[in-house]
Amino acid sequence: MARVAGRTFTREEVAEAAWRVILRDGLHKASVRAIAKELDATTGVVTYHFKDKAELLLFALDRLGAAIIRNMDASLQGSTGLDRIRRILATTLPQGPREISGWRLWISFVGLAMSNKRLREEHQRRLEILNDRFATELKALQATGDVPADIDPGVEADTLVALSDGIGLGFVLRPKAYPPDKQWEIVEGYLRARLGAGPRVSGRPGSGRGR
Amino acid sequence: MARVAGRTFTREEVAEAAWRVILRDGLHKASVRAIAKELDATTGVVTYHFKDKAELLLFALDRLGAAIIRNMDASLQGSTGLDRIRRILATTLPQGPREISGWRLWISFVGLAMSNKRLREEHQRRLEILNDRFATELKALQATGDVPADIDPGVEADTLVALSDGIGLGFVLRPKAYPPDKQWEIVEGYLRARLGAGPRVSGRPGSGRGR
DNA sequence: ACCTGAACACCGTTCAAGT
DNA sequence: ACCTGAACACCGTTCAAGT
Repeated sequence: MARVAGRTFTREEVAEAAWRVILRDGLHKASVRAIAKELDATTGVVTYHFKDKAELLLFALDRLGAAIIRNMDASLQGSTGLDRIRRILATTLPQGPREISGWRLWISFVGLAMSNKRLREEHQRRLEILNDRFATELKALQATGDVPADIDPGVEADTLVALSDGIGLGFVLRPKAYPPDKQWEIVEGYLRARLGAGPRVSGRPGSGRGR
Repeated sequence: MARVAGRTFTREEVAEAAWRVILRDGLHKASVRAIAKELDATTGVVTYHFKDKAELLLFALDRLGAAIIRNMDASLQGSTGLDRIRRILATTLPQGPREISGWRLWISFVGLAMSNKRLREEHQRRLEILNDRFATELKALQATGDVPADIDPGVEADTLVALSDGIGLGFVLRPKAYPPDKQWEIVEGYLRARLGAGPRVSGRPGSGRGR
């Protein structure tokens, strides 16, 4: 049978189709056939671009992670002091539709990562990058005296990562229990108690970036 | 063909076989056939006891949740004051082999829960129970003046749940980043800063229970 | 280069048949 | 009551064949 539509697809388009199927029907319904159908093509599109399904999923997760890091770094532009930590949290926490979709996808993959080394390494990479960002900011804040000198930036960064991951996981499972304002209440409570952070200076972080 | 072994199986045995396969090979390898093979039986054993695979997984997750709650409540025996919160955390955090296996199983299921309502409800139930326990303890501590009166027990309980879930998730993905002593450092740092908790009175909680 | 469409071993589900 | 073993539609993978 001749190819009618004639159009070709990129790896990115295949990965994005996979995202859509996963978000709509769940990871276990995201078969190669279903992803191909989402693209209005046959399975050959997928098998041509990826050597197997594992590689497709890895690529899809990698793209997701890269997008998250990009958003995070972009949100830091023009921000200073403790607000930088709030900005990082604003892109990490499940606040807007984009972050929520990101969390749903991330959590969809995490079970598979338990038995897939490369998928797990991709998850680790995101956690390490997030941890690095927090630790870097905390050290800078200690240098300027905005954060107590006796706290351990490493432990504190691990705490912030755990807290945001716990909120992300909690939101995905129980959205009602972690509405956006309660997410901030939890995070601000921590920053205040642990880092001696004062009130926010200019509303919710990220509000100027068109979320 | 006549049945040779002749033995029968309970739903619990099937669920435990599923746990073993999931922990060993991952959830996506835990086929009905693989679980039956783990029991040295045919798929009929599984299909007789469960109407479909979803029900088997739900039962397996339900048993896991019940075991976690049992361990938690048992660890509270003979404990008072802020140590009760530490005891709850001790059974929640991935400290011993049992808790680690529990976390691995729990996280294996969480991706599936995204697209399975009943599985998600089971996850929600565990989170709600954990939240209730924390909130109850915090209110009691406020009544005795051991915890500041101006904190919100609900928000604080949600924070503790998020923190322990974040550590559990972080451990499963990056065990090296969350060794047992760092888990305690994070948690104690929080209790101290936020709840004004003093040092622990008698070593690591749960140490007298034979972990 | 990029894709079609079929073949193959596997999966979950269903169910008649055994004991 | 409890299980066997086969049938069926589906899955991921592979690959010859098309353009």
